[in-house]
Amino acid sequence: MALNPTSRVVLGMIRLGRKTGYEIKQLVDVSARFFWTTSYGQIYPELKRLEENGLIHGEDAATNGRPRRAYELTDAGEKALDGWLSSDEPLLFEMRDEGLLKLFFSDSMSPAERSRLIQAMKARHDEVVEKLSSIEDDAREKGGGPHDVLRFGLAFHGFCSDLLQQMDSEVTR
Amino acid sequence: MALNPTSRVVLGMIRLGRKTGYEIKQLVDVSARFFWTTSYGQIYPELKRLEENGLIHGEDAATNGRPRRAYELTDAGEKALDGWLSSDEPLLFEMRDEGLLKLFFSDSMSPAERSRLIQAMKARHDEVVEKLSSIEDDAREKGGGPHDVLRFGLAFHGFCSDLLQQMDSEVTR
DNA sequence: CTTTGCATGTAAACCGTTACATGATTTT
DNA sequence: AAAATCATGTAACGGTTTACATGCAAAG
Repeated sequence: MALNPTSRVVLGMIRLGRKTGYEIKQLVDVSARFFWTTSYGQIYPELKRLEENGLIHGEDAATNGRPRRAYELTDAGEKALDGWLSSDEPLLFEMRDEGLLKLFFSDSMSPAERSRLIQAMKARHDEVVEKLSSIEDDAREKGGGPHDVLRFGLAFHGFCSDLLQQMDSEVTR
Repeated sequence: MALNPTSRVVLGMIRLGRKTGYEIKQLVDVSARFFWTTSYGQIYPELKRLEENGLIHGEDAATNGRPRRAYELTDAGEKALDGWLSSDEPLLFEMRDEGLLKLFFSDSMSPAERSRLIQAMKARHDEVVEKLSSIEDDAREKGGGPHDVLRFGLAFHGFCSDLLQQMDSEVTR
């Protein structure tokens, strides 16, 4: 069975502990959001596909009267996940930044407009820094990969924010 | 007429000077690649759509016997581009980094495997730095938005490279 | 009792890449 | 003469988001 990017996130998140589709989505949104996204429209069909192919196994895990289905990795699922983790295929890296695109075409803007754009870009990075900061204590306790990635995100968005601040002061200077 | 992300790149690139579809693609690949991509499969249909809607105007610009069609902005096109540039809609920002995804799930890896992953991630950023460096002299002369964006990319990918180097030394320590 | 959150799912629309087809010109 | 580059385009495929539909539980 061929793994697509969504399969990988789903398998990885499930290995961190038995999870429902809903929980996977929450986890991605909270801890992986700055470098990965998913939607229910991908997760639920993918869970079905992974179970049909024997990589995960779902069980009824209703709380009170509320229906829930929680999934665990099978041995085949563990193998598939480890296979991807240790594979040498080139690592997908994509960035799409409409702010930089505007800046690229900004020669027709006044300094004030340009400064506004740069500040708006900076604000987005600051938001991410805040969000990541708010979960840092929790992540530090748990440590491991998720914490390393969080530190990366914090440094990365902090750097972008500073860089943009500096660009702005050059513009308004 | 509603502008999608591709319309914006196309309009912006054409404002930098009369361009063919082929030239737009080259320009994006060379100067915008680290924060934006496009393919012929998007560009050519988009050029048709923009011309049908009166935002650009194409003319035959054959060199020798080779057929070419070069486009310029119409007044409506200039307006549409400026409208987008000065709009306040939230700026799309997306990042997809399979390296960080692997790192997130890397708790089952040995230090050596982890180091290999981090080095592979670093290598990708170094490649971008090299590519951007190779066009810096040219961009500096022209200045403006494209040069600002290039400097941003250089700083950004250089920072990622350094950060990963540091993470690696923590792992192998 | 109303809103927010938990929980699962589907369908349509949209976006984007890849692969293919074609052919001329320039460089090696 | 062959290979690389210029040049335009389409079709198929795959991935992703958005909107919709449904319903119960907890919190205000």
